[in-house]
Amino acid sequence: MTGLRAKQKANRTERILTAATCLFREQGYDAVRIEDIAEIAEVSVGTFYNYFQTKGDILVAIVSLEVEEVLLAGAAVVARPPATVAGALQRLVGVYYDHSVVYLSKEMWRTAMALSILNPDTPFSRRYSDLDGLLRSQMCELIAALQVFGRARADVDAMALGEALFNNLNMMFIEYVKSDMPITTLKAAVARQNGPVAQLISAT
Amino acid sequence: MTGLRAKQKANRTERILTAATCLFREQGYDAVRIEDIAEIAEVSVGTFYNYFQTKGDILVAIVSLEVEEVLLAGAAVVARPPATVAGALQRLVGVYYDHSVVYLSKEMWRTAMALSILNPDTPFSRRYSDLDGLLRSQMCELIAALQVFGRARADVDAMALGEALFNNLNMMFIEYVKSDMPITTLKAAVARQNGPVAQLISAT
DNA sequence: GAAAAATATTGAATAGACTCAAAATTAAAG
DNA sequence: CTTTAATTTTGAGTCTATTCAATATTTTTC
Repeated sequence: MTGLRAKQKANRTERILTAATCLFREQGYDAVRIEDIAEIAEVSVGTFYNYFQTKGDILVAIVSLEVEEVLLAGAAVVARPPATVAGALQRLVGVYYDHSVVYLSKEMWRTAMALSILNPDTPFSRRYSDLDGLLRSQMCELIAALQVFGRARADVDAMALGEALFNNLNMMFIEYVKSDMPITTLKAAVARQNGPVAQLISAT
Repeated sequence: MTGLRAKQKANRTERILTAATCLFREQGYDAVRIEDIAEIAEVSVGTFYNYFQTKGDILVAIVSLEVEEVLLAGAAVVARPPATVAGALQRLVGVYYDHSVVYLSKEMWRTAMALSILNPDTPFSRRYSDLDGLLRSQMCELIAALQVFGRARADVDAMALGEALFNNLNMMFIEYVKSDMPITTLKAAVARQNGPVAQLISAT
């Protein structure tokens, strides 16, 4: 038997997460008070803090769930990459960006990113950083796949290049959530930045 | 005559900035209370808030002063770049990183970066972002200079590549301040990431 | 099944960033 | 030099994230 405690714990975690997700979407992160989340989740403020270390922690938890989706969508691209280097890069970048903005507002992204920088040692920040690492690896895999398919020169360090490409797209995403830039502009900017690299590593 | 008011204002700004800088260095950002800064600067809490919008604002102001130094140091490298592409990149990267860690702790950097993401519209966050833009331009200039000196292929978009390279080193700096990585590891990682690009764009 | 131990919940109390209406200071007008 | 207007300063008060000692619940022991 799972034990009553374990069941109740799972149930409460669920309720808190759901309440927070709704409230953050409706009112934005800052406008929501822990008291509000606790009330809707039908727990006390103290209990909230038994489940999440800080207010930021729960946001990072929500965002992490989202990043997991992005990771899955990315895997599909890596499995069947478009034929050209530039096309493949842009496809992966596009998938990342498109999935990232479906459920989460720019404010939520800003807050989550800021908090993962501010408190890197909180458990959910770690999870977020780990997911970022997986996305970075995915980009490396894409380069490696392009090499295997003979689309990209085999004499470049796929790892090193993948990391650099990912760091660029990630930094540009930060710029995007900081500004009122539309997503089309973001994609165009990254395409332009990737251009030289794509051209240089394309198989001759 | 400048007017008494203007003089007092400048004087108070100075006092607040000095007090905050000292306290942040001694005790770390979080441990310092506005009350403490106000007391040492010999103003009231209310006055502090007349000069800076938030606690974060004053940190970003301090960090911005630092970034200005970094920018100056970078200009020297761009003026006389090392002979190889890889060497020139690594020199600029090294200057950026070395200068960045002289006066500011990782905690201060984390806080400043987090706040500039969180509240991009606060005046000092804007200043910080602008300075970041100038650093980015500097990297583009370096690539362009290497092309002029015949060290780098002329047929690559220096702007696009410079932006990507800068975004990578900037993202890596974030990783660095988030972790307990030593600065040598940071430099080595960036050197490795820049490797493929440096090799590909080196003049044949 | 009762007592003891372990684990969780609770909400009142704390702390510190930030506000704002009254008081004080400086500048301008006469 | 007074009076009036424009700015600034001030610090007590507000708001909320977070803590923690008391209380309650679940599990384990016998």
